[in-house]
Amino acid sequence: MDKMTDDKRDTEQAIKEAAKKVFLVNGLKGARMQAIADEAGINRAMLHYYFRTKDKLFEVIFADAMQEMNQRMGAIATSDLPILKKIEHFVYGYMESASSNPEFDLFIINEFQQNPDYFTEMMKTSNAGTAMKAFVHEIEKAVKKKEIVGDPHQIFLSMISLCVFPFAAKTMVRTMLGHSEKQYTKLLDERKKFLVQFVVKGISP
Amino acid sequence: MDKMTDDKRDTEQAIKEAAKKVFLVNGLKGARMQAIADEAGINRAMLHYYFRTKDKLFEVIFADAMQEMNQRMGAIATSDLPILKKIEHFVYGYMESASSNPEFDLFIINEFQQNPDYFTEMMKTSNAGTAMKAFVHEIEKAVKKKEIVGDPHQIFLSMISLCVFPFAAKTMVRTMLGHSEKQYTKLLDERKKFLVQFVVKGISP
DNA sequence: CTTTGCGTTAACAATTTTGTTAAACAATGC
DNA sequence: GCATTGTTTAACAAAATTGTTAACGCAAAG
Repeated sequence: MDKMTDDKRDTEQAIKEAAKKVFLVNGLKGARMQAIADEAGINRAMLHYYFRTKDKLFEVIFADAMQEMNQRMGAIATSDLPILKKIEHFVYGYMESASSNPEFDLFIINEFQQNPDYFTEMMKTSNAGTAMKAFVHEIEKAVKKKEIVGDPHQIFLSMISLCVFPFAAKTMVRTMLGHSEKQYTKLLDERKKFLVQFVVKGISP
Repeated sequence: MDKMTDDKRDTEQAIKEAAKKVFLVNGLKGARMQAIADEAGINRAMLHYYFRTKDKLFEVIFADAMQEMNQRMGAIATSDLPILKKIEHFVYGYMESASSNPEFDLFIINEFQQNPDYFTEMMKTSNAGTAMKAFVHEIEKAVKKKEIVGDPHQIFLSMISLCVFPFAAKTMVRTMLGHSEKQYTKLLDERKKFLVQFVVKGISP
């Protein structure tokens, strides 16, 4: 009886998209089922029909989000470029990916904070975890070869900070600088180029 | 009739401290009045007796938090040092202040996100706002004098990112690096020195 | 045209969380 | 001691939020 299969896919998809929107902005606790239903343009009961409970729905969305994080961090792993090119590749890759989904970064930070165990596990199994460790190892090798200078962990943390923070704290920074949405988008776009120069100079011997 | 004035001060203070703890970790929506009462070791009704509603209680805590932010950012404003010394002064000042209250950074970012209007106003009136603008202006002057290079806003944003992110995303970064609480504290302590070198090199002509 | 089954809806129930109240309590002034 | 006043408590009420159910609708199969 694949009668309303298309309809089903549609609403299920609509719910997922709506839930993603609402969860990303409000987190698990802050999100309201009614808000998700409104966003999807359906009845609240449908959310339960398709996903049983709020927690279950969240898990599905969250798994998708982890998927996305894996891909972003996967940008690190690529190929056998020299260290400075790898850094450039990561900065551009991350910033562009983050631009298309700016709410994501703060969401991840918050959920990390509230449920650390989940991530500890993920770091071991996912390719994001291995890619990151490999990247830190690359930095360590480059430092030993005196191609760059500084504590590898500090360098890594600095890169993450410089890339992630402008998205995670977007509203705060925008307010601090007195920028409009457009101005800030421009700032973020120009930032890729700035960051590569800034970081490369900062770790050069 | 200042009969139980001392007792009153005590419980009122106990409530404020408990509320600060709970709100900083969970935010306005995430916090539960019961959790605050438990933390303070008192009945839930007392919270209402002293502060009427959850929102009112939050406002009090939040105003205190703003006060603290003002002080932190005030570290920028000091004196007429040369720009590189000013940067050093800010990095050390901010990092040390943040170390004593690590939950604060993420809390502010989140509340900013949810209630931007409140902050837009604060930026205009508070001394944190003026101190920050003065600092950006200092950077602009230094760039014009060719003492340092780079877009002033990018430089400022980078400094904030490098200082704030390691506290805001503490749990995430710790998990990523596979560090214990102790190891991470050490990393943060050593970071001041690293950051000054890193930033100064990154913006030197 | 009736039956069947899934999707949908609205009304309802349960749970969680916040807010209120009346009574008990404790200390102070008389 | 006893009245008064501010504090505390427990029980209750109200509101907000999540979860369930029974009935309806509609499209396909027989």
